[in-house]
Amino acid sequence: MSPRTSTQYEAIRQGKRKLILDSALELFAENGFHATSMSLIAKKAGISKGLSYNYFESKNDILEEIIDQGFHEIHDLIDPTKDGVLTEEEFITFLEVSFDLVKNNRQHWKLYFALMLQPVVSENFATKYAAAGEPVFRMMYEFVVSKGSTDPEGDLMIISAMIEGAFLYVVVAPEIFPIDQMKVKTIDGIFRIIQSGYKKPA
Amino acid sequence: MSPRTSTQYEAIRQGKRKLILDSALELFAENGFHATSMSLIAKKAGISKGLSYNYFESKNDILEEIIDQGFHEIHDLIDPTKDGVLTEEEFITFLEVSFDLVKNNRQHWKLYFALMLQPVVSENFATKYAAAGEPVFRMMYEFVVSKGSTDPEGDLMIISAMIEGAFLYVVVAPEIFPIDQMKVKTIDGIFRIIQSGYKKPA
Amino acid sequence: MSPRTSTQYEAIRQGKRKLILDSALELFAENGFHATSMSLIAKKAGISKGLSYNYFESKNDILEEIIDQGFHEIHDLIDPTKDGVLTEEEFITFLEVSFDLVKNNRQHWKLYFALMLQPVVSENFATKYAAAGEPVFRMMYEFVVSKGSTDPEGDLMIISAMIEGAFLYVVVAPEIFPIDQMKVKTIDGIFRIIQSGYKKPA
Amino acid sequence: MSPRTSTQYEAIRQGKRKLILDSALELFAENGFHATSMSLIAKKAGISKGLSYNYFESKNDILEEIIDQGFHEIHDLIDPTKDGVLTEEEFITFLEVSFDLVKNNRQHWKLYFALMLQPVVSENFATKYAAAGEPVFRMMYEFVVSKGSTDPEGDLMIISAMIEGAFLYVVVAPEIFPIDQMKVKTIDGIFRIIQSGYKKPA
DNA sequence: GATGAATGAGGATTCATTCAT
DNA sequence: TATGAATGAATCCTCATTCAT
Repeated sequence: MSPRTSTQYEAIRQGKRKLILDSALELFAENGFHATSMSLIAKKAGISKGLSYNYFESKNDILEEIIDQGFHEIHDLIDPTKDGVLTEEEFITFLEVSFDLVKNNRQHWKLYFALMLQPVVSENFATKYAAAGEPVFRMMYEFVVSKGSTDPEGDLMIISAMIEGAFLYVVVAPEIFPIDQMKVKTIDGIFRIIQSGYKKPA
Repeated sequence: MSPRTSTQYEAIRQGKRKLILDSALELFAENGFHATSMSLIAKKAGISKGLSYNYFESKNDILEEIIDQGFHEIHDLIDPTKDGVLTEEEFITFLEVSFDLVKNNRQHWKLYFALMLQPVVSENFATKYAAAGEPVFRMMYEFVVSKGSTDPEGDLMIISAMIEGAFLYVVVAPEIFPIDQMKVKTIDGIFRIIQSGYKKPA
Repeated sequence: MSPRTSTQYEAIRQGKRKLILDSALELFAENGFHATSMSLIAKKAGISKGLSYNYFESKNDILEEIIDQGFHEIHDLIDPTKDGVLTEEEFITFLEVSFDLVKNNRQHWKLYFALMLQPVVSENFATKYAAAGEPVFRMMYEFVVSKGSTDPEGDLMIISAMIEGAFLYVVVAPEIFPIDQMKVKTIDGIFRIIQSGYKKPA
Repeated sequence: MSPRTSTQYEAIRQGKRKLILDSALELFAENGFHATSMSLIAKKAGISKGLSYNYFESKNDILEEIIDQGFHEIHDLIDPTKDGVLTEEEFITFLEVSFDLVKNNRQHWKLYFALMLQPVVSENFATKYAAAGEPVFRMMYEFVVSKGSTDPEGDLMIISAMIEGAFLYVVVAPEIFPIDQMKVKTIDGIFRIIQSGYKKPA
């Protein structure tokens, strides 16, 4: 028989890659990076241990790929916001999309929180995290300024904390903190902060 | 020399125990439970590997003890709040003490966040966490109700998120989010939430 | 297009075989048998891993083939010498040809030295080596006898050692021991040995 | 019970270290570095796999240690020869001691020959080898010069080759090339080289 | 003939835990 | 109480070899 075409091979590869990444993400998120063995990832993906190494150089490589994947998704969200100041509506949309992102990628976010706490696991996590977060902080800063904040740094802090805390809660205990409810309440909360003690810009 | 009294021996034992627990906490918090070896804990504590097993049954046992210790501290904070409704002043004090607790036990908190994300590591963490958190939530609930909240559940969510997020930030990146500043801003933020959209109770 | 004749197919097969053998030889010689993977051999030969097994049963099979190939070459050199005693000129020619053989097959020789040291790798190496070496030793023995050696065994030993050592040096460190210079000096040395302490045969 | 004294521990450690090194040397020499597994080394040493890592950081570390050990022994031999020109008697003694060294450390030498052929295995082997060999070459050079050699470089080459070849033979096939006989014949051969075609220095 | 995905056994290494002293 | 040698299971990773296409 003739061998498969390279397109066929590519399809197989992409399929298996995704399979491995998905299995790994779920296990990393649930049990942590160190507690997850390559055997387990392979078993969950329904392949042999050895094959995993046909697709990824190392367990760490899998982690890095997952992180990249996640940051790519975040980047797609952030990108449109990059230039200019957001209108109130745009800001709300941004928050809603963010919550939806968490909702649809709970495991990614669980993993990110874990990595944030133990950045040692991934060398470049901290760097990437900072790079990804910076435009968001800047955008929010400009928004509160545009709304007449008299203490933009302080307001940024509490708003950020509120968002981060909300994300953490919905990721860790979605049954207690249902994400859709959290979304509404958090957005509401942010605007209550903004409306309190702000001066209308002249 | 006279032989030591059993009280002296007990004091020595307690000292060693604390030494081991402190070393382990620092390492667990910094590198994670799985990435921390018993050898390293023993070396950091300045004792032999074997001796550690004289004080603790297993590595997991050390973790459980650390968790217990931490919840005990939290309990001491919470306990006085258990009966009756807090005055505004008492509530502020509670928040300030809480932030100070985090400030003085950054590693404990880092570890708690990590465990919250991967409860698999400690079997009874989730149970204890819920048990410890419940009175706090109840107390805060009653406080916002007493302040005339029209949506106490919703307000509780955003206030909790704000506190949790603030704790997470100061624990993970204290150089970017200095705890004392965070404390002031967060308490301020909580009251801005409470003051907005509340009806004065009749 | 007309289908290829079976002769053409055979030529292609032989070409591929040689490609694989050459690649393997270079890698075995440079990095050793165990440190060389089939993947690497295939990649160097520009074919797929699977195809290698179409030409050779196993990695060991490749090694055996390389060894055979090498002994075949040596055999061609030795063969003409098999009957009768060599003249001085013939002996010199033999030595020169031998050195040229090493010069043109450095990798083969490097591999042979390695195998000589670790005969475990190839089951039949020792047997073949002895078989190939025997006529050479015999021929040299007869030559020194014909030159009037009073201690042919002893002379054979030091001459053999000189040659073996020269080969080893030019194979391992050709930049320090340039082969052409070594050739001249070694042949010169052999005759200085022969001329010293020999009795002219009556 | 009280623990062993540190002297007792040290004795245990030294004994085990030697046991491991000896086992490893024998296996490396016989089967090669790559073909020797840590399991096998441990089994031969009569200990568990894990314990080996209590004494050596890695398999490579064991190899390096063996190499160091060997070079140390060579160094002890070479050292006294470092200053001044050797008398004939001293030179003979040097050669005899060298042969005895090989005789008593056949496995070390087998390993060295193998490493010489595949220096990739040990990073610093080539460096150390060159460093250890240099004074020997220099000493021999000065000796042949002192004996009136008209071509010291050339003579050094053939003498070195003779010695190296003799060592190789006795290491690889001691039953065919008995070392004591080789020693006598080689030393004899060297002097026959020196005496042939030398001019008596004026 | 030709490909590369897939397997699984084996190998280096780590580490919680035990044990003789 | 205290030590660190010792164990063995578990883990990451490699690689010869097979197989569907």
